Amino acid sequence: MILKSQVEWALHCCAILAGLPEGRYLSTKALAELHGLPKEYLSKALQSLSQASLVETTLGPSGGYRLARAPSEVNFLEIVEAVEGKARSFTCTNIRENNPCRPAGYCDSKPCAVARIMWEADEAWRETLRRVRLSDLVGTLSEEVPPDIWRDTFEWVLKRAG
Amino acid sequence: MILKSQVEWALHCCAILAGLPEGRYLSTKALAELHGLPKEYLSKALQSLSQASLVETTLGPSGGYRLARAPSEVNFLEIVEAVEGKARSFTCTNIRENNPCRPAGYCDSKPCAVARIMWEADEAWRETLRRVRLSDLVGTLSEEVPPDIWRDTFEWVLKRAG
DNA sequence: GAATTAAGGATATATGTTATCCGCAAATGG
DNA sequence: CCATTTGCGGATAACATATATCCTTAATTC
Repeated sequence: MILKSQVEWALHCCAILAGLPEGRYLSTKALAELHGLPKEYLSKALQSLSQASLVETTLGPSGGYRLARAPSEVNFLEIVEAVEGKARSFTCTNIRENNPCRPAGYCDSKPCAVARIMWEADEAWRETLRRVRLSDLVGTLSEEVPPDIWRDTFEWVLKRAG
Repeated sequence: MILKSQVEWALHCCAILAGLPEGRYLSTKALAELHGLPKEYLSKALQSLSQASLVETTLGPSGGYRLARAPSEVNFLEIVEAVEGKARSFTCTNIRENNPCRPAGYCDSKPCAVARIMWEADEAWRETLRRVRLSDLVGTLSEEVPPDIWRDTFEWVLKRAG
């Protein structure tokens, strides 16, 4: 059970977009170069963010992506689910129905007890991600990334932002 | 990010083994029939439980599996990790290192901030599973499964338990 | 009008899951 | 001792998904 690498990419890209000045866009090309990622494939992850309305796009030179909302209004789960999908990690195939001792046509009143527990854990995972805002990540990064690297990176970004 | 179906199988099998009288064993064949699962492949899940020392085995006719510990001493996470592995669902590939603005050879003091958040969610998932004991599942099942089905099932099981 | 961009379809490759089959060694019961 | 049954592990195949690339189209900029 491993998350797509696009999840990691999307989160890092959102962190960069969060630092972009109002009204400016950053292209797939720039985001791919900055993170050392395959441009064409990263594009798929960004398209997922676009379909989830987390980012806005514009075409042409100086076009690209920007956040659709303030970083404090975007949480981790939204980004993760945009790329990974909203399906639960545990899928119940109702194998209890195969029990030869069950009367034919018997109908369960509740979902399987095993599934309920697994889904509870899944929800705990989601709730943790829901509680973390994109602005929290940016705050942590601005504290931990050495100031000169932080500055150079955004100079680099601004040079490429339309 | 979807768990192996073997996780579901292992949990249901452990629930059955938990109801087995002291000192008796239940074979792969019986567990596969009871749940309507492919015997050969279910065997792999049971082997995982065996390697994790969650179950004990014995060979020959009337052989099979039994729990290595009391159901109250086994939690969900142990079973899940036995078949799914202990690897975290999020793998950090450290794409921040590809940042062209980083000085060559610069070394990070902490793991990536993105990874730390994703790992925190992963831990919340694990902690939820860690808190649920196998005996809790059996308790829920004994309340929810209709008494006649419950009784018939364990009669069926005992007829096949060595 | 030329260049650049996002979007999406088609396709190829790699990896992982699901599933089956086989041989081996251990245990059972006759 | 012998036939049967069992768990175990290796080998292999079928299938699904993730990863990656290429191409066309339409919109936008300069």
